[in-house]
Amino acid sequence: MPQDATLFQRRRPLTEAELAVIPWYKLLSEDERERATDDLKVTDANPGDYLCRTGRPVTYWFGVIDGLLKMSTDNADGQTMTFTGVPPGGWFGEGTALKREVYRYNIQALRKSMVAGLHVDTFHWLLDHSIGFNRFVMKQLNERLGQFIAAREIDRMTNPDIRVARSLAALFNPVLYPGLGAVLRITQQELAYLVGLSRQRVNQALTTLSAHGAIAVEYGGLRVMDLQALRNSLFL
DNA sequence: TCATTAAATTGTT
DNA sequence: AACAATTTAATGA
Repeated sequence: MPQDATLFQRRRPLTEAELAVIPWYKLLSEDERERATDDLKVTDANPGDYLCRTGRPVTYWFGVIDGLLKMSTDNADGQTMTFTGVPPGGWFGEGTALKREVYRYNIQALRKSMVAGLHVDTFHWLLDHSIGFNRFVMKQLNERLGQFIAAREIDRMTNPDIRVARSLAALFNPVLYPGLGAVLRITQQELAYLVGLSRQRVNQALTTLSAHGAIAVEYGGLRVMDLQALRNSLFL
């Protein structure tokens, strides 16, 4: 059972292709990149593995190279509330890393994933030295705020079709997850875990959405045809 | 490269 | 929750 940051004790240099998935990497100057590359570590996470848990001290800033993670929190009733999924290109934990606090949510792998970690110290060094990095983090924080507000709204939705649609729209957020194209590799089972519905109901919702041309369902994933329709529930 | 088989995913009840 | 149908991935000739 892998535990949190200990996952990153095994260090491996990232390949060109893996670095290309990191959205802030190209914003750095030469020496900044060198520093970041030296510190970047990657690890594989199996489905169900936790990358971090609520209450643990922050040691890394995380980013998804490949796979899919789930960001959630346990409320007082013991119910798990999922905020959002994190697809390739997504980075998280900057809020708590900034303040050097403890994690406020759980991050769990939904499927076999490759996750990169940047040590908090390097994270702060980049904040102190790189304008481009600052800009990225700022934009990221702002977008994340919007997401959390949206997540609360989604959670109050009673209509499952709308829940699925909004969750998909959130996954396709272009600012937070620039590494993502128009196709999303996610099984209906994974999506079900993400939105907190049964796979059957998700399947039904996807059928509805595709019937209205908002998405196209494919084997092992789906394609977003009309992001606006997903966001604004134009399929009702 | 092709055919066969196993595994994963989907659609439906 | 269970089932059959479909798609992909893996294997070996």
